[in-house]
Amino acid sequence: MSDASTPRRPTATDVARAAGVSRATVGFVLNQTPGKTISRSTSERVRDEAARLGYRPNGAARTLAGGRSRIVLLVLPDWPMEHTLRDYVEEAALVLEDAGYSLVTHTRRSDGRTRPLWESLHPDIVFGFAPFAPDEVASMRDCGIPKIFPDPARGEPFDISLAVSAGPRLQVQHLYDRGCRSLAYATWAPARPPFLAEARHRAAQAHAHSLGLPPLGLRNTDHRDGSADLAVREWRDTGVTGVAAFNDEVAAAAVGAAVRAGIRVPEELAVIGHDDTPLAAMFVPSLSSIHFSTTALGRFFADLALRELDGRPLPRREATENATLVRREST
Amino acid sequence: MSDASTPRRPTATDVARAAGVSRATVGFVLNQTPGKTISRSTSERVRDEAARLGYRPNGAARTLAGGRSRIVLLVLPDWPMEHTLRDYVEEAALVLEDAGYSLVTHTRRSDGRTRPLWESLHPDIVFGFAPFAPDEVASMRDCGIPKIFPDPARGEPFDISLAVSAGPRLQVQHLYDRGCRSLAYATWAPARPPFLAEARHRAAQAHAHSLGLPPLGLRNTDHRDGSADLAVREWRDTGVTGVAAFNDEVAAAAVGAAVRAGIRVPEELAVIGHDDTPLAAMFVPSLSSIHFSTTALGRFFADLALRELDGRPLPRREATENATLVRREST
DNA sequence: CTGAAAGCGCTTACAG
DNA sequence: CTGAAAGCGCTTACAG
Repeated sequence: MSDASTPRRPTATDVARAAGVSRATVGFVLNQTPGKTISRSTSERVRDEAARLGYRPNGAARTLAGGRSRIVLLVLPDWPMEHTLRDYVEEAALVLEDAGYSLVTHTRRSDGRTRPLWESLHPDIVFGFAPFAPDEVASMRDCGIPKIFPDPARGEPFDISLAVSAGPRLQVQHLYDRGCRSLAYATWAPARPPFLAEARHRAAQAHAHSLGLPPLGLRNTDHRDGSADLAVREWRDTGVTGVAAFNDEVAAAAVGAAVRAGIRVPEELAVIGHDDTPLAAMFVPSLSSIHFSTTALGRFFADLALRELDGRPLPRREATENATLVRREST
Repeated sequence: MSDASTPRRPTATDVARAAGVSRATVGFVLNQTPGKTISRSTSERVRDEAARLGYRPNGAARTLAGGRSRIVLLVLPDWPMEHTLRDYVEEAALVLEDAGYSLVTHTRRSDGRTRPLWESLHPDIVFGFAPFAPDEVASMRDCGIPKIFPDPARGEPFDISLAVSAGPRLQVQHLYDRGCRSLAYATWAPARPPFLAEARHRAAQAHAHSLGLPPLGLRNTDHRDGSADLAVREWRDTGVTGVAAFNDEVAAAAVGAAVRAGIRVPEELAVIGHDDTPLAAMFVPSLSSIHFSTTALGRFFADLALRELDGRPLPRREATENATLVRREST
């Protein structure tokens, strides 16, 4: 009945007819359904015909029939970690792909006026780096999203600092090694979701403690609202000589403010950033930073998502010690 | 048969039963199907029951039955324009949402090893800022993607510089106004997709020409490979006094190299960036830049996608003159 | 070891 | 003006 001139995309029925088997058998072969032992010759015939016809399963039909979409929706908060984020995501997507899932990313803004993507995409899991807001959780429940990570139902949420502690530890150790004994931690404006910043600060704090140093005071260091200028003056007046920054932008703001205030970097104030973004190498003076193996982190997060999907237990601790120090002019 | 304890998501059948109408009528009311005149009281009853039950149509079923997914897949290249990009996307998503579409973004890397998202998502259109590579087009065709933008089949591709000419024009005008008569254009490393850079360069070129200035030489200005250092020396030796940069990162690289080479900014070399990113305000000296109204551009792109989807003609020229000059220390 | 059949939740001609 | 029915392309018990 269909127009012969329309190059209709082949369906499983077409493959079945070409291979001389039933439609169901095609599904069993191509999905490697466990518990089905299809003869080798049949399998090969099906696979060959599928390849020859360029068969691709229809995602909507699979989702409808199977009750799952094989989509992992990764919600990215509005954070300043662009450069590294892409590498995480690419690596995570690879791991998930091997497991038969597609990774879709979704940048959700705090002031967002758009509807969340989980309303239309029906992902099997919504995965976030930070806990979701109560109204977001409610919306996901209404949409019938089967899994949420971090799971709001779980008493003790997964501690993301397990995955991010290596960098802050190196920052503190490096400042310590070059002789700084009074340290501070510089972070971004409080308007941004503070989840990752808190985790990194905690990790820095813990390492400082283990070195016998006093606690690191936390300061917002922004070049736009004058807080960076205030911070450097306070550090000078209170004898702080080393600053670990949440990321390279924060470090740049701190160094910029110090230079303008006549404070010599690194002689009077050493500052180290995090993420080793292009900005770090470009800034004058160039910024020491922490280079992160993004592939390891990407794999870590993908593994987390797959464990949730399969109902397997989450890891208690993480050995992603793939951070390395990049020393430049600012320390 | 289903477990009563499972809070099953309501379907159109549930709504139909609750409202005392047929399943089809529910669809007609909720989709406002043209050509169907449902009585007002019936419509209201259906809508009320749908709201009461918290009904949400199943996307997979709609896609399967309707033959379209109502998904717009926006392919973002691996470009350094993060800060502004998010605002574009948010605004475009809003416009598309009003038209019943969901916007999904997909960052496709040149060296990407992951499978493209259009294989699993079945979008109604794949929308890119730059033309797609031949193998990408072939892959989309195989997947049965009905629309591609920019359309590879169309003889003359849509000229994206229609949308981006205002910024470069302002850059050149500003340098001209402060007395620079020998200008150059600084761009990013050639490894990056040069599409947007070319469009901006063309626009700058055109405006310089209209001012009676000689053509702007194009230089890659990267802080990593030494090209920035080479460029500033060449500019000094050839009497270039004003540089329009592709974006703020490029401008930062140029200014950084100039400072290191002992060239005074802006007295000997004025540099203006583009996008007005945080980096521009933070850099020492702070960078003049172009602030772009991202909402206008987002709406422009959404309109483009909707025209393609509906088969309506594309606009021939664009009046998105929403760029403004932000003057700082570097000019 | 393999296949016939029901069903997922919609849309859309078609018939009244 | 409204509804009964077929069908989209899969998955998955179930029966042989």
